[in-house]
Amino acid sequence: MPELPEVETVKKTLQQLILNKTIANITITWSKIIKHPLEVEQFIDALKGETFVDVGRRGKFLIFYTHHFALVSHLRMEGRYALYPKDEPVDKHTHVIFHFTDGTELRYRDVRKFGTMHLYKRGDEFSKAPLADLGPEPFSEQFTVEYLQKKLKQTSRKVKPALLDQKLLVGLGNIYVDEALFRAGIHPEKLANSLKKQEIAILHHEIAATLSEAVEKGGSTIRSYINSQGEIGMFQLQLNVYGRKGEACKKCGRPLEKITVGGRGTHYCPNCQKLKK
DNA sequence: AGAGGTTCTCGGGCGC
DNA sequence: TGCGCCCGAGAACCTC
Repeated sequence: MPELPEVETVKKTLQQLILNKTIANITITWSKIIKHPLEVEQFIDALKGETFVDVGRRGKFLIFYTHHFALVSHLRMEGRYALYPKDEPVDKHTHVIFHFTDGTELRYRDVRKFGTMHLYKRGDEFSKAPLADLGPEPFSEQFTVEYLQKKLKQTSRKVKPALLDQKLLVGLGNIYVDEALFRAGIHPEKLANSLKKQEIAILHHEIAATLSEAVEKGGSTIRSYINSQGEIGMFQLQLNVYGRKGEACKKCGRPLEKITVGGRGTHYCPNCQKLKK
């Protein structure tokens, strides 16, 4: 469920909740979430006695740091972290529990079980899957108009699937890519390599602007997203197209449409985002 | 009943 | 032909 703004918000709330807590033990009830090391026992043994000293983010991935390890976690569609007292009843969709020495627990809940965790020695995490080969952060110096232009020019895909590719750029998901394309006035099915430099410059700006405004609002809560302190996001109130099929376009007043692009539900304004012009 | 905020794997097609 | 890359489809799972 989360894209960059939601993951950034979860990161900030987790920092409030778990820093300086020491892991006494770990319970894992759905081992397929643990992708590395393959043996769940090794994962547990490595982290026993470790203390969380920082929480970071790379794209849509959370990174939990201890003194010796980096735990890379992806929430995929429905993953959530929250802190509980140990006597609180455990929900049936909770699959990983970090038991702390102070009597609290960090629980990972994931209805669809799509989420992943990779544990590496600190320093190794960026050269191994899943963090190796990721594209630039949207707020970084590497994400320039020239970079975006170069990458879009060298692919034959439609612009929306291209922008969802985390190797091109990290952070955009199905909500924010639709929003950014609307704000840039670009049809999601336009071929990436057909975009004009001027269009790409606007798109570049709107990607960064959309994501940073959403971070400020704590992300978007559409159906299930909450941060690790149980709070919902507020950016959904400012969405222009996502989830607004049939409603009036905020620019031109005509009804918004929903189509499928690259297998994903796609919201856009047929009047403001034309395929050819 | 089918879609849902994600990404990995697989197989076909294309170019060298 | 063979290899590698790129692309799209399907799969992973559960709820409503």
